[in-house]
Amino acid sequence: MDLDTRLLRYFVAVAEEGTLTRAAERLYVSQPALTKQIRQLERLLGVRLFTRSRTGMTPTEAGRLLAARTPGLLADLDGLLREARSVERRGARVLRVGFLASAANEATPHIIAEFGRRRPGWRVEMRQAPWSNPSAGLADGDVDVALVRLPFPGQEALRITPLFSEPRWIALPAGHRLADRAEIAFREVWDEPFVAAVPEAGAWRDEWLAAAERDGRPVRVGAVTDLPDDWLNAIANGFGIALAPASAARFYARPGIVYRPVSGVSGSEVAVARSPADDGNAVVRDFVRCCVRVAGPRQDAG
Amino acid sequence: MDLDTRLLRYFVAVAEEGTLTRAAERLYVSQPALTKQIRQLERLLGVRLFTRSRTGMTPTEAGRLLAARTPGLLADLDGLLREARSVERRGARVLRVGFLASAANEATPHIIAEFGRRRPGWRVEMRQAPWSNPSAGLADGDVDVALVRLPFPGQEALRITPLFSEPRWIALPAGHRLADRAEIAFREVWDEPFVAAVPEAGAWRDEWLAAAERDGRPVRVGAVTDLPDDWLNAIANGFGIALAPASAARFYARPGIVYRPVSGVSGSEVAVARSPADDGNAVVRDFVRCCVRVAGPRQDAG
DNA sequence: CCAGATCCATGCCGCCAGGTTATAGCCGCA
DNA sequence: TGCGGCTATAACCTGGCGGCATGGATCTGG
Repeated sequence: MDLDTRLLRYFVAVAEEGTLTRAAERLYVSQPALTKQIRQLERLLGVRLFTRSRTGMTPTEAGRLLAARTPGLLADLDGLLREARSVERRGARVLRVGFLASAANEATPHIIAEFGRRRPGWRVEMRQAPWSNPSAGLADGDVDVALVRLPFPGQEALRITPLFSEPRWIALPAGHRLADRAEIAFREVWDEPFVAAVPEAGAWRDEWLAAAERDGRPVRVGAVTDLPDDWLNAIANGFGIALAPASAARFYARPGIVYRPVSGVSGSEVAVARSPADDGNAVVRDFVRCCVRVAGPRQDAG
Repeated sequence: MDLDTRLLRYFVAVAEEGTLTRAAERLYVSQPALTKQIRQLERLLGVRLFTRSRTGMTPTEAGRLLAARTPGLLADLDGLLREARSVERRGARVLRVGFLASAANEATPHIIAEFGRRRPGWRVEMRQAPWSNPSAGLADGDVDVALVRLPFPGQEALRITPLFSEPRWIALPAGHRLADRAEIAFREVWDEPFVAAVPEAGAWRDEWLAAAERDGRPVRVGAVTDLPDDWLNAIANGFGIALAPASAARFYARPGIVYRPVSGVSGSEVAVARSPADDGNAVVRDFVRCCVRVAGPRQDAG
């Protein structure tokens, strides 16, 4: 008798949400799909897991037992797979580094070089992540260490070492009414449509909409993008404007887009992150040390 | 990222067998299917689990880690599901009883009645099992307790309480050359084709072929069946003869088949079995006690 | 009493993943 | 040089999952 972990995840979601419809949207599947899957799980186990009613799904006794213990089991499985990945990488002397957009800017190659000196024989594998994954794959165990922008959801569960901060500028389409201004006050664009990250990015998305720095004003979202190129296209095509690290003017310069300094909005914090599970991992520690040494305390990367 | 436990079972099998082809036949799938699944697992994890060679598949370091820890995890999952099933049944006051063919013969209804007196409000659910499952579903957690015939594979892992034993007779098609004999010596039919259980039944199958009581002579198998009706049909149609409990003459009498006493072969042992996981389960214990009281030490059920 | 909202269940359809068989490639061995 | 172990690849079939649209039941408010 076989079982897909998807079924278990579905089940847990339904048990937690209490209704199929809410669980379905949380899982990004349709409600009928969930209906069928939960029924199938019940059929597979030969156990009634929920009692249905118009008010939702309430777990039976067996359902509660399962709901209580399944998450731990899934976590065990996840940990095991993660460990297997880590073993393989250590064996191959590969360190996977996740990053978002321009990572640590001009410092990035120096960090890699420094790490190469400290750990000869090791290879660094850089993996760019979409904004839907603002931990750059660290939370999923896809990478060993990540160059990220703070804050992002889930960072409490990780070890964060801040590196430097840089001002934020604003990216505009070339023909924009403010495109010729030397500097823009953030409040001038409060009512402009913004190009935003996907909702999953949570606090990270809000940070780049500066949602907390608009004096309570609501945000207008003109487009939602998940990757630098989509983001650039959306701006160039006039769907909206966006905050960007000052360094974007160098790393993401392209025709049809201009970057302008903006006042009245906080800077962006760059950090290196690693998993607590790697606390004992000397290679990861070395990489973090290299980051601090090269891009550390001085604010040389503005 | 989702994962089917089937993938893990496949993986474990390959790791244990050392070659795809052997693992494939143990898993009853084709070798290409396994090839694809293992590759898929590797793709899913992003980890190389085996190094291929013409001599077989040898696990990598990551593969060894996974192979060592996966069985435990699968067992945990299995235990959890089993527990959920058990909770549901206890809540519904249902005791599932698995059995093979005629179970404890004439004693069966008395056992059920006695249990009904001892546990009013409880309902007994009888589930007949095929011979491919000689623990009658107990090993799979499908039932709480089982009326079985000894020996069967996997019985060491269960709690067995012997009840009684009965002689074995032989079942023949009506037109058989020995059909009119009052009693048959087992050695007279050593060379006859026998109707056997499926190979998975292991020791149980051998027991009913009396493989160990043929003085080393090989067994001729004329047909393989998995259920009483198939078995009866196979005999009636002349594919072979078979040993049967003496009680079969009463429970499985039908035109075209005759049962005759046989000498020179051991009797059949009936027992009630339960899982060690239910050691603390008073209801199961009660059922076992009822079995012993009704069908216990005296050999009244021959 | 009816309209609307909010649940879950059902029917239909397209698609992919997993299975099968047949075959190719690779090597060691008699 | 052909045979017998392996694993890999190709072509095909099917069952199940997911999506959409809709049905049916039950509260809620005007």
